[in-house]
Amino acid sequence: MQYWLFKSEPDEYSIDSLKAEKNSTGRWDGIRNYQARNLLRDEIKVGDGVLFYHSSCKNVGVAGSAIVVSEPYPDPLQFDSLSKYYDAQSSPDNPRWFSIDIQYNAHAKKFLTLTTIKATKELSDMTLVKQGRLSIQPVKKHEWEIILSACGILSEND
DNA sequence: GCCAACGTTGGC
DNA sequence: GCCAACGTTGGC
Repeated sequence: MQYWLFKSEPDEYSIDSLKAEKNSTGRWDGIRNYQARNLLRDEIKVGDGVLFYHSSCKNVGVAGSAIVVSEPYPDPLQFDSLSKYYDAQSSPDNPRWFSIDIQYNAHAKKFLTLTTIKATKELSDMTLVKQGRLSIQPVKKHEWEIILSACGILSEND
């Protein structure tokens, strides 16, 4: 089992949005960055753990956790000419962008802010701290455990 | 709204 | 394949 951190702007899609979906399961789409795409397409597996991170808002940090419940599949938005994620250079035969489905697991009982993450020595190696911009990032096991514990989330999905 | 740190594009 | 110009992300 591997661990990941997914960033989303809560105004667009939040941990509450995910929980409110049918079966609390939603599609993670709109990824338009090759580094993130490669992780999504090639590395992420069903059953992997996901930290749901809220970015570009008043309160930035880890808002909850989720679990990967599908294999990667072509992001349907890339073929939708009305979507802002439309990509005319992509085709169903040779899709450029991918999505996966994740299922809600828990809200952080205690919201873990970026400030706290940055102040935690054991988390100083995280991509989040070193390279702010990547929207899908790998998380090491010990980082996952520290963060879940700081959030007050029990590892119910182990 | 600012700006640093990336990423992408396109001329050569 | 280099690199300048431009675009985007995301914290503050």
